[in-house]
Amino acid sequence: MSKPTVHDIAREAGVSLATVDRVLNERAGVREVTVKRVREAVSRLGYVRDISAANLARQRRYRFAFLLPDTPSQFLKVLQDAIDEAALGLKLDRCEIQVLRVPVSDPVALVNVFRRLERIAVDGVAVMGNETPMMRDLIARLKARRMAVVALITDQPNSERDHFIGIDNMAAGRTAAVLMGRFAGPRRGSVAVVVNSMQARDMVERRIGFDQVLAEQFPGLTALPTVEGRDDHEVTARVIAQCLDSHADVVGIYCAGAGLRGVSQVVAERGLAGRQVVVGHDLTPHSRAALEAGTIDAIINQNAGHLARSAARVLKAQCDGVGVIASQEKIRIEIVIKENLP
Amino acid sequence: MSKPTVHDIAREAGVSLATVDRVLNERAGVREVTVKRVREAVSRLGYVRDISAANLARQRRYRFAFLLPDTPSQFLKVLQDAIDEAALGLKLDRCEIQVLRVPVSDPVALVNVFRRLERIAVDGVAVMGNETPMMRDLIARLKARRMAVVALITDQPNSERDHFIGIDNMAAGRTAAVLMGRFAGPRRGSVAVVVNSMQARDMVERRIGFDQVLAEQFPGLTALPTVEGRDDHEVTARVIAQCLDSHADVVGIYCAGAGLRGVSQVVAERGLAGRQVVVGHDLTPHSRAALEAGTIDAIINQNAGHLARSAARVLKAQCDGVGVIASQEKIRIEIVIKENLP
DNA sequence: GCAGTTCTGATTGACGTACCTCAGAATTCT
DNA sequence: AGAATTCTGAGGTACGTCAATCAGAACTGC
Repeated sequence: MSKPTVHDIAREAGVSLATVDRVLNERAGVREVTVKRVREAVSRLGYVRDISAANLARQRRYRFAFLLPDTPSQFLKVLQDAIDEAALGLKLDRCEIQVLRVPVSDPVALVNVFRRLERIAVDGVAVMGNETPMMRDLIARLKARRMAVVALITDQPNSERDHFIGIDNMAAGRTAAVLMGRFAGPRRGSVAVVVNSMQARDMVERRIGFDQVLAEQFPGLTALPTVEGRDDHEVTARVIAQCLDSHADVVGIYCAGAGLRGVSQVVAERGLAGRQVVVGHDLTPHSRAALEAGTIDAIINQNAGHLARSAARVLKAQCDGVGVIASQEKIRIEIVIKENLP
Repeated sequence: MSKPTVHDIAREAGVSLATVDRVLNERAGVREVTVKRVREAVSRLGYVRDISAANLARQRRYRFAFLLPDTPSQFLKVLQDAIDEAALGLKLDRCEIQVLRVPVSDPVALVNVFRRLERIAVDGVAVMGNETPMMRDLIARLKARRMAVVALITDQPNSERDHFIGIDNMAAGRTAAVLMGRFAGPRRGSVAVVVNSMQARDMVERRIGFDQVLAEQFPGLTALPTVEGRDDHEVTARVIAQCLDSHADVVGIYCAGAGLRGVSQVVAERGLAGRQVVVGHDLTPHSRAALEAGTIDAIINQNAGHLARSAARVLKAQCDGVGVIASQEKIRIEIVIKENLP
């Protein structure tokens, strides 16, 4: 038996098409008992509304915006490209996606962005940025306008976001630590840890996970106090160089934030490739090259294409009021080494 | 400016709707010059057919079949579940997917399956099974009936399959070897290698990749001659036990095929967890448990959900005659350890 | 039992495309 | 030139849904 349509529902429930339509679209003007009759017919026949036909009829367009920090970063570039690519594919599904690079730490700019999103009447927004009161406020404003909101990469757990699209950073830190420990083998010594900033929740979580595993499983390794690379590969190179200078027993470097390029540069300059274990985050053209060159041993990655598509799918599902395939939307913590580079 | 429709094309080309329709659907009865005029209008206006509307109009149903071996294996179970789950989600896209477990090495059964596929008029088939003349023949028959065909997990490079959905097994073997070598650290000794059967291309490729890296990068490790587990965890347990008995210097076990459960069992029984490096393939409930218990160190996985969805997407794209997002369909060689278990 | 309100049915026209028919125009052949 | 053939236009119906209208039925309250 083929798929039931609204006509079948109408017949089954003994009401007219118009009434079925009113019930399905939750319009007013139907008695409770009638609503119930229709609902029962729906579940009895297993009716599911044909979303593409519905969208066709109502000329539905999904307008989504991705808010990314305007800081220059290779990973953000990779992500933006992935979003643009996903946008191309989703055009066929009536989704229009635009990426806005915004100064996420500037409250005035954020308010302006909100005004803009309001003006162009977007249906959903994916936001990426540190967890700040401003961000929380922005999300609240968006939700107040009934937009779907997902937090991308960095969660905003105390906000009203509908979903989080990203990895478990604690687990990512743990994974990094295991690679560090096992790759280091029986060597004893200290491990340098560089992050963007200890203000960022992601970084803190990664650090915690990293420390946990090092303490539990690799007593021969000691993590040094965190140094901050400030999202800049030159700064990162400087602080890592200093760190190596002041600690003779460093056997590994964990770069939990951006600036992996700086780390790789120092490792190359000092001829440490193969002698220091270097673990970092995020696959970019630079980090890929460093993996291939051997200045980096492993990268913890979250697939940019997956992030982009997943965010769009979840936003769409939220707009349609339907569920998602949880397993499909779960972002994996990818381990990338030279041999399994995509 | 909004999306152009067939009406716009008709106006732009100075022809009627019917003619545009004939050109777009490659029906006969249009002069070459007129075809060209329409084609030009299409590209000038940037028209793209609204596939969902088209499907609605033509009542298009995509019927796909997945042919999986009927051998009992946890991974196949995981895969089948993933396909069923994907099928659920794809119902909304007018895709009907059914999984057929078939004795892929039985020629008679294969012919019967072909007859059945022909009878139920499937539009596309994903086949999984060793590369054999029978399989090659089956694919040729399917293609002769103008069905879309993708090879799943195991490629059929000398057949007429349209695509291959799976990983590069040589690279997977290389990846396994790096994990083996680095996890083993400075230890020297031999590595046991167990596969399903050396008749299977996948297994041979993994083995080659594994040996390459061991030879290049880890001279302290020697791979032992391959033993065959015959897709059975009991057989695998037995042959691995024998292998360990006859070689005292085994420091690691690479299980390139199914039967990881047998390996894990032997490791557990002999109290070798943490002392032997065990690397295997395919994440299943058993291998997950073994990872968590520590009897296995790392798993090379190909994401079953991704395989299923990708195969379906590629089949659909093939039927629609459109392209796919290459990066989305590339199956990643996932490295799974206890810490990044999904 | 009557007005006023609240439901419901019947119907219609989109949306963008597919597919069909039939008549008439344009082209080719004789 | 006429006949035969090939091409094209006009128009219709359908797909499953949305959105709207309007008339009439079924309920309120008095």
